[in-house]
Amino acid sequence: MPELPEVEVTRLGIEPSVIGRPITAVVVRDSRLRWPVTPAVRSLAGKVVGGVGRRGKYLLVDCGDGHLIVHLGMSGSLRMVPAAAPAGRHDHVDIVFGANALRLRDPRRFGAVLWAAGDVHRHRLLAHLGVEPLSGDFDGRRLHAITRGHRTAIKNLLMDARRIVGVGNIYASESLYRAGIRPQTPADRLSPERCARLARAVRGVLRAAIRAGGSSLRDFVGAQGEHGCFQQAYKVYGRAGEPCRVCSAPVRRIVQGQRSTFYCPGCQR
DNA sequence: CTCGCCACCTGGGGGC
DNA sequence: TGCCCCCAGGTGGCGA
Repeated sequence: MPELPEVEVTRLGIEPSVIGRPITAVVVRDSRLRWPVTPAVRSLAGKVVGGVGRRGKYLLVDCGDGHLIVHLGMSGSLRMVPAAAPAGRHDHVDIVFGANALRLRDPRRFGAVLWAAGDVHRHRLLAHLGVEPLSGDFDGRRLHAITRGHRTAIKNLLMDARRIVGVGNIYASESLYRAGIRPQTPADRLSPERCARLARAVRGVLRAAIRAGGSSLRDFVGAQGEHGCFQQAYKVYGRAGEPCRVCSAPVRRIVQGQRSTFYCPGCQR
């Protein structure tokens, strides 16, 4: 999926076109997402959207008396399209606003569309989530506290949503490169200074990716169908064997927690 | 608690 | 063309 920047770019893209507008219909072509799309989602017509929020990689469409929770999984995109535009094979759900519709396309069907009545932050999928890396609550001191007592590799901890949300496989590698830290380093061995550098790196990488409009990963497209250009800016992700742009050492690929990790053996210690 | 691993699903690319 | 294998953005849930 889309990691935090892609979700945020989607949020920024769709909010202006749905805020204050009534949902006129919900079309579910295939309810077999990560969890079945329930009847409650199908009966949202008439509710007015108050705004679109985000918690980690979850989009939260405020419908007044509840929220539509949308997750893009690994391959999802949410775009505003003409409601009459023919739906493709993987266009599973439309939230219709008159002549236009928010269309969820998700080839792998790891995404989700759920209805949450009441306090959305108490929802079982959100209640356990960790700190927002772009919020004022996240800095070196906080990261240092989070890492204490965890001997797991720092890369795995960065991707653990119970501690820090939004940092996925790509930006975890990129952040560690920017901070000059080896991904295998046990989390609780990082000094306060290195935690400060890493926290700055995480925020910087996520911000840069949002500014660039998200990454152009395979089928990721933003809310208006545009492709982001951050992929060109990858320093290590997907560059195994290619020279580091700074020191020319070949970028290495290793596997951590069954996911690929990329790092520069020269720049990261 | 923490940790490592699995599963869910489809499609694209490379090698033969 | 076809087949087979590997790889891919996430994350809840399981057992150790």
